Amino acid sequence: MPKSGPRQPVMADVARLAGVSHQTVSRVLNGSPNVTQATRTKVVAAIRELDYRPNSMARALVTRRSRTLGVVSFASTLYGPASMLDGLEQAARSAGYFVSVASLRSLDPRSVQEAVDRLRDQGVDGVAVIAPQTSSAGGVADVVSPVPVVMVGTGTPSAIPRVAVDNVSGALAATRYLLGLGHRTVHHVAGPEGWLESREREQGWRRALSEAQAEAAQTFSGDWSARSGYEAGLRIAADPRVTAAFCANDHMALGVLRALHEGGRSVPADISVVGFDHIPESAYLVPPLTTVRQDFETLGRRALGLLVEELSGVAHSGHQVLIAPDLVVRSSSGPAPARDAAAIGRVTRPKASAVRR
Amino acid sequence: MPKSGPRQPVMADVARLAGVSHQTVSRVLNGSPNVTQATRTKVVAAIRELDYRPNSMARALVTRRSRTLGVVSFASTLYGPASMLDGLEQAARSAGYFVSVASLRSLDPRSVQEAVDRLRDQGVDGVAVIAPQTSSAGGVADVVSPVPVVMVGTGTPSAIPRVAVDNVSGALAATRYLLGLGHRTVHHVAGPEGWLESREREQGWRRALSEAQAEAAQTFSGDWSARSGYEAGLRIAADPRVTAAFCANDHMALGVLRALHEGGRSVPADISVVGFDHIPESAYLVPPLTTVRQDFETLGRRALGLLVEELSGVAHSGHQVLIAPDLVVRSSSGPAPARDAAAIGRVTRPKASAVRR
DNA sequence: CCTCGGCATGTTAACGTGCACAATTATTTC
DNA sequence: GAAATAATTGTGCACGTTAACATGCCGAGG
Repeated sequence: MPKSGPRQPVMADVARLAGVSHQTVSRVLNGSPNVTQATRTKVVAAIRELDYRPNSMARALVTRRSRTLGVVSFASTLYGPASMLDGLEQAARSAGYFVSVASLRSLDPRSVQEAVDRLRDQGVDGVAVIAPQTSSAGGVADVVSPVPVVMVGTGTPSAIPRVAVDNVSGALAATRYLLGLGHRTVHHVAGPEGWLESREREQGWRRALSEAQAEAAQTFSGDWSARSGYEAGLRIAADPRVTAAFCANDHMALGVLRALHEGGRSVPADISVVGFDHIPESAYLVPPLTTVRQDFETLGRRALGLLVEELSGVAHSGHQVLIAPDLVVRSSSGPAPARDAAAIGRVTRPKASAVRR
Repeated sequence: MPKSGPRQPVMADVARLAGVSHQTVSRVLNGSPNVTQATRTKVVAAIRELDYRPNSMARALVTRRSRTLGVVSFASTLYGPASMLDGLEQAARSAGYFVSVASLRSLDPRSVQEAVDRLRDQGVDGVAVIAPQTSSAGGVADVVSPVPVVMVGTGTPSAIPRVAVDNVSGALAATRYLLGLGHRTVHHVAGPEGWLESREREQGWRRALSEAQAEAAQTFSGDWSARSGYEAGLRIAADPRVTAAFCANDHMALGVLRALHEGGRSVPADISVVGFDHIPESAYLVPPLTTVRQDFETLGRRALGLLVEELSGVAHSGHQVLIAPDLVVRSSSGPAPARDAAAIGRVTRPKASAVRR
């Protein structure tokens, strides 16, 4: 417990010790070129001796830059959001920024606006929003903010810059892959309404079905949780026509796997299951889960890049970055069951292009 | 034609509009009792009209309080740390604090110190460290900081206040429960060395064995990942003497389940498996996992309480809070196999006290 | 020889707020 | 009714930093 002993040294203390003016100390700290090597050395020595740390509040007050970025996140205990936050923090640190978080409990636009305002009150230079846009209410799209805002992970194309995983192409790849295995059609366990991820993944799935002129298949709707996947899985297990299921995330796929197991349906012999997210444990489910992998690290890095670019004055409104996910094939998916023998003949299982881990 | 738009309003602007001095505005903002209702109304009206927001930097500069707390976190994509961060953020917000994060890539004391320094440079009022203490190197114990520090989630009793889950009692309960089911002994899949959670959970397991005078059993060591659990599981499956395994976290338990399934060992008929963490999907594994649940929300709340108390001047050094976890019984655990029939006779399955969800 | 220009350094003035104290006004007391 | 007292409001100043401008120094060029 530090007593209220000698107060923290300030710039003037350093200046006095080094025998210069406080402004010279400031110049050294900010790397001004117009400082003699000799005085620079003296100043650095004084700084080290006193263990001087610049006061970031005072600096922020005068420069009007806090070097702090705000991150608004939703459901941050989920794998995806947590990974994005982590990626963002890594990138921010190496760019010399601090990161301040504000998590939301609810998705309505009002609470998003509140979170942004809260961060703004704290004086952040920019805000990254890791939150799905509610398709109905507009969500982040019309957040007003005096500081730059970028959306991370998802979001509709809009005036707000964004870095997003290409959910459509991921879902497209997963569904095409299943159709390529000879399945007549692919059923879908969708995410909750209001999440853009849900909509986009469903959209990719639909596109794959229609381009292959496959039968329209039923959609089950969940809320991302293993529980909801389980419930969808019970209904899938009861429907003998289902041979392939594409789930909007891995946790729901996990629940589906469990329900199929209970229902006596074998995976992949009877039903193929594919997830989305590539959570770390997906490789160790029973059976190991075929899924779509997203690179959250580059996501964070790109988002930060956009934000920094934005607040460097380069007002690139409407800049959009899409990051393509890739399919990781494991043993939860395989050829369509034998009764669909006609189809199996024309199957080419994409072994070479698949990543197995 | 204002080239750079109208700048943010400041206190003086509000004062001018309301016809008072800036100090009166300040008083209204800080809820000083010595302000007439009439002038208070005028000031509030002016604030709303201008949409005035106090500048937190200026305020922090003069009060020497930033109303920001730093959180140092490690492996924040894991369920436990992510939940603690979330709990902490919730609590901080409702107490009027901002939260700034600094995540670590490595566990060595130097990088912990770096993270704390980084937050300190930013001007946080206090720091919460969500990081396991490396048993060998001392870890957080000897972090020096001019601001209050609390440890969250774990940590050895020390001069630094801490709020922790009682890992020992959780492991003790889990192991006692398995022994009570008639298992001669319980094997353990431990977490990585250097994590205090690992050590404490192992310690609770050992205590339960010794108090029941059970046979000493082998320990397998993992790194929290499903992969490492899988590897331990392969060895467990190969050893016919194992009838019960207590895993130091749910993800490793997940890997163990998978390995047992592959190895043709049935759960719980042949082997009972118990995890630790109560991750959301634990209820939907095959079979549903018996596990130890921790309440991260109260953890965060208590940690914040301690921190706030600390920086209110109440210098309660050495304050320690332990939060007891509870056992959630599901179908991955059951009576010892029949060949251990002698034991089964004296089993009393603790149905009443168990929570099933 | 004087001046001009570039460079190194010092001096002063903000940035926007809270605190200590002074000034003013309202209220009580004898 | 006047003085003492309390309540309310206003006036500088300080917080620690950077920006803008001023100063002094040294060598080059006319």
